[in-house]
Amino acid sequence: MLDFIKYLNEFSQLSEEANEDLLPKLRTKSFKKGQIINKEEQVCKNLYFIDKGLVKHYYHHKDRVFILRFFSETNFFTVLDSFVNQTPSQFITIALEDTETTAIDYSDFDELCKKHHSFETSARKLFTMAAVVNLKRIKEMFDADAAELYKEFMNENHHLLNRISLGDTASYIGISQVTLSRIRAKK
Amino acid sequence: MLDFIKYLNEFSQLSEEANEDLLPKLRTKSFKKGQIINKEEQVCKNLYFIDKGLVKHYYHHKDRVFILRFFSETNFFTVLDSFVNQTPSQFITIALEDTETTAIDYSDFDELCKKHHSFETSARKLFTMAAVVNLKRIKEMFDADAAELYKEFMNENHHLLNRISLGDTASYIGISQVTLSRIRAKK
DNA sequence: AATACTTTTTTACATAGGTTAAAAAATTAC
DNA sequence: GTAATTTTTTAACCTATGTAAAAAAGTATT
Repeated sequence: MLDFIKYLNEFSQLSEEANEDLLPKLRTKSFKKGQIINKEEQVCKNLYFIDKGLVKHYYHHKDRVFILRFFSETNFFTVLDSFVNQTPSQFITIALEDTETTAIDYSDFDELCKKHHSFETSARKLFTMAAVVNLKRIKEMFDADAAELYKEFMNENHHLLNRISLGDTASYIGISQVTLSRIRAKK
Repeated sequence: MLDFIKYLNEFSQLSEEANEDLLPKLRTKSFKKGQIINKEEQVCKNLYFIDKGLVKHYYHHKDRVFILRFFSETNFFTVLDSFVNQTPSQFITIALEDTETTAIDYSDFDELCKKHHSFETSARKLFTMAAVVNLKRIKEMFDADAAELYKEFMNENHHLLNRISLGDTASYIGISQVTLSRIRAKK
């Protein structure tokens, strides 16, 4: 709960009043390993901060699974389009480990944005960062072949390597697990 | 110039003072067909609104060209990460047609965000939309094969079809032009 | 330790899409 | 309207990666 506030203040310093208004809106939400945090077709009502644990954000398409992102400790996550537009999600969010989060409800988030300029600023920077991260992912998907993507994934997620299965890693890269096995065999 | 203001107000209504402060910061910038708007390694100093024309946002990698997006009339564009962090761009922006834009400088943009809560709100919504659009592109790239991507591209950009070459279309989809020709031949 | 379950690798085969080169078609310039 | 240039298509060949099924390795449970 305090970490949520700390990290939001790191995007841009919140005013004292904004911080005071924020705290009572926060709720602790815990999820068991394997538990679905947000289903397909369900509107994502919360912005989450992970205090502990790991989640994956994915969807099914033609019998295959694609993982958009993993989120772990000290990161915010939500189902972006579903949260900001309050529309049904195309994606599924599931806990890969027992996970503890600090969450804020959409209407509270929206209200704080309206009430406090400094909160709005942090929100802007938070979502801008999300846009930049997504752009980076598009570029990576374009210009790297599967072997490079795996290498990059390992570099950027070395702290998560023993927590994420090879099957999930393959789904993140966008290849079959067989292909990932072949890539690993070549080294 | 007035369209820039109109479209920014559509994200979220700006206060009267914000609108008044915004107008004198806007500059008209015109580019000839083929002219580079922002080079690689160059910091993108402006947020642009296209009054007329068409630009592509791309990069080179291993002798291939990848187009991240096309931008045309009544759309904002910038080199996202370069603009928001004022760091060198990895991408190139070039005019595909004679293009007229209304532009605002980063420092003016930043100042208006700080000064006017309502401007900050519009900025948040603008960048949030960019994040959602990028997420959608990631999903498309994952779950659609080249033929589907081409079909989707045509559906979503029918107004641009005769303005974008097949070579550029292929670079947007992430395939070679030869492959695109094959796809077209099959229909 | 033996059984069951899950994860990862291996093999065989099929297909999508890359590369290169050349031809054909369309567009632009003079 | 002919030549020059650019764009698009076609063909031949090759590689990466998909699918399916089986084997192997690893983990958990009693």
